[in-house]
Amino acid sequence: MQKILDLISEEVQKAFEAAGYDKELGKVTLSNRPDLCEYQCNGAMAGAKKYHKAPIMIAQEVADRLAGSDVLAEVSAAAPGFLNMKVKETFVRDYLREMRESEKFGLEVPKPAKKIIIDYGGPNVAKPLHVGHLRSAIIGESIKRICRYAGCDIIGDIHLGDWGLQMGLIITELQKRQPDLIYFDDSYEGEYPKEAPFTISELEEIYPTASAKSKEDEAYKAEAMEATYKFQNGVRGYWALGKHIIHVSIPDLKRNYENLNVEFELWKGESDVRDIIPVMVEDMKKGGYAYESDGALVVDVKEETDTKEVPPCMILKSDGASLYNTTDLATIMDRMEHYQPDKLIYLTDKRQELHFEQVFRCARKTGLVNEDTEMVYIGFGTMNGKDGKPFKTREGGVMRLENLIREINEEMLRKIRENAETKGYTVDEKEAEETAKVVGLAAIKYGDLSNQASKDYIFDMDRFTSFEGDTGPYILYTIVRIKSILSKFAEQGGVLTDTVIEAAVNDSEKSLMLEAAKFNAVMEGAYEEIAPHRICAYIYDLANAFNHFYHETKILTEEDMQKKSGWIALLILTRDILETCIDLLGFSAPERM
RNA sequence: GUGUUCGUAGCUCAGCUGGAUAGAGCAACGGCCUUCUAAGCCGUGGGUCGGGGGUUCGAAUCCCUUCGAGCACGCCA
Repeated sequence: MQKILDLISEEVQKAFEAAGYDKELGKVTLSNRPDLCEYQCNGAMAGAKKYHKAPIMIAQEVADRLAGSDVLAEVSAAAPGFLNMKVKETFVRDYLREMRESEKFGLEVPKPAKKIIIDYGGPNVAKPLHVGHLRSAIIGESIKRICRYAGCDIIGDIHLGDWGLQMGLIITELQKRQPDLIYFDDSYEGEYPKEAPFTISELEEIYPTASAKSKEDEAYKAEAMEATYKFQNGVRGYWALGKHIIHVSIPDLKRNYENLNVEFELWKGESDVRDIIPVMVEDMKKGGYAYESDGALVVDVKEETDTKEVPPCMILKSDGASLYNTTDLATIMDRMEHYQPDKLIYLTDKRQELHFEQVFRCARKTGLVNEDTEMVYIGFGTMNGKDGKPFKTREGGVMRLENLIREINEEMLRKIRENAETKGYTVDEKEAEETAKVVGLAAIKYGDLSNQASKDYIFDMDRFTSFEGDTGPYILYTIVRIKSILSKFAEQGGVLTDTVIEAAVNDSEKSLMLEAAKFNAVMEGAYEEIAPHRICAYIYDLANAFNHFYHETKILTEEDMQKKSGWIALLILTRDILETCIDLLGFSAPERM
């Protein structure tokens, strides 16, 4: 389905052409003076030079040609050469009717990428999720859903951090505590137990203990590094323990991500590419790409057009160990081999931008990817506290994600109870708790996604839980209002599916319709720019438009059945769009709140 | 030092490929609930778009310069 702006533009372009001007001048945009008109065209001013004519004259000629249009109702030329116009109510009505019948409300993305792998999440095993993992999860999940909605075959890979020093630290600490474990017996050749010798809560205690010790004790740290080396190089007992750590961590991570409504298709980790690292390194040497520099193995990734210094991409450290470049590159190799993606999307903290620039160039240069494989890096900003510095707990520590969510949920629950009390109705405690979770998640996610991903933003607990104004709860509240009317309409004996959208009878209704009509354009933009915040801005506008309309229009008591049916149909469309959008953002609306 | 991102109302942020009077929310102040959920709606006040040049009929937007802030710059990830 064509975008509404394109349809209007076509109409105006025809008029430009008929008046003897370049049709390209007829591009129509949303009005930035809603008091004057709904849409505007600035082409007359751009054409003034070319045709040596006053812009207002051109505008007037075009306006004259648009009289009697099926699309435009009011067209006028305004100084110095603006073309101001409003669209016909019947045109909007027909557009929305078609939208309601169309799949995805008429969204047709020209060229969705065929196969995409998006890499987000990136938690470390054996460490609890903290607020630093929040943005990656929220933004990544939304991007994935947007791409999928646009028609892409996209899968998300959590890309676990299960390769670094933390593995060695845990193994070392474990050895101190339980030296008799068979994993540490070099002569043992049998099968290792299926059950891990620790639980997740023990792990969560072991890691920080080990980490703290390693900072104070050099010898301890050396042991941990030695253990890391053994793990990475597949010494049987160490590898088996490492796998236990991973397998014990995954269910816990899954539970946490589930609470965020975040789901990964792939649960691969850095350790999964262990076997292909040597192969890859060998290829890079043979291909003449990798060479030794200060003892390390590197690949040059400078390019002629660079205005900055791009340091070489290090493949192996001088001690022969691999590092994050290595696992990231090997992961690309693995993904290309097993999934043949057309596009790879990486989402991390923006401080890693240079790293990924190097990795992408290296992958391209050494032929790990095809020439037309797209590699996209999206860096997001830091989540700061009220003071503008990275978010901390009141005590100054790193806040666990679970605690953050719990705090928000408790605050929401308190508000729900309070609200019920002032309005004098009773709330079912179970339902209230469920609602608090749903609303709390919306508050967190909308608060994050409504900012541009690349920018730092301030996570202000008080502001996020106040849910007034431009917030997730406001969006949910709007949806709940609509749902409430629709269910009352059904109680009155109305049949939702029998309703038909009618031409607007007042301004607020028309505004709402025009807002709804933007859906496919907004969604296309959000996909092309990989920008969830565009969806947030849109649903905020749409919710506002609805609330204006709601206030001016008594729907359920309307006697004119055709009008009423038209309004109900518009409400259904509005609700469906809003719910589709919040689903793309990764949250949902309750039935009541 | 090099590179990079950014600087818009008291605070938090929008501002599409340059266009008319730079927009929201919060905070402040004033209205609106016997009527579909007031987590709402309506209104008032508040900005040299960091500073200075330039391109243009026209600049928050493009270019240059300057000041300020964050971040990154081969053996951590």
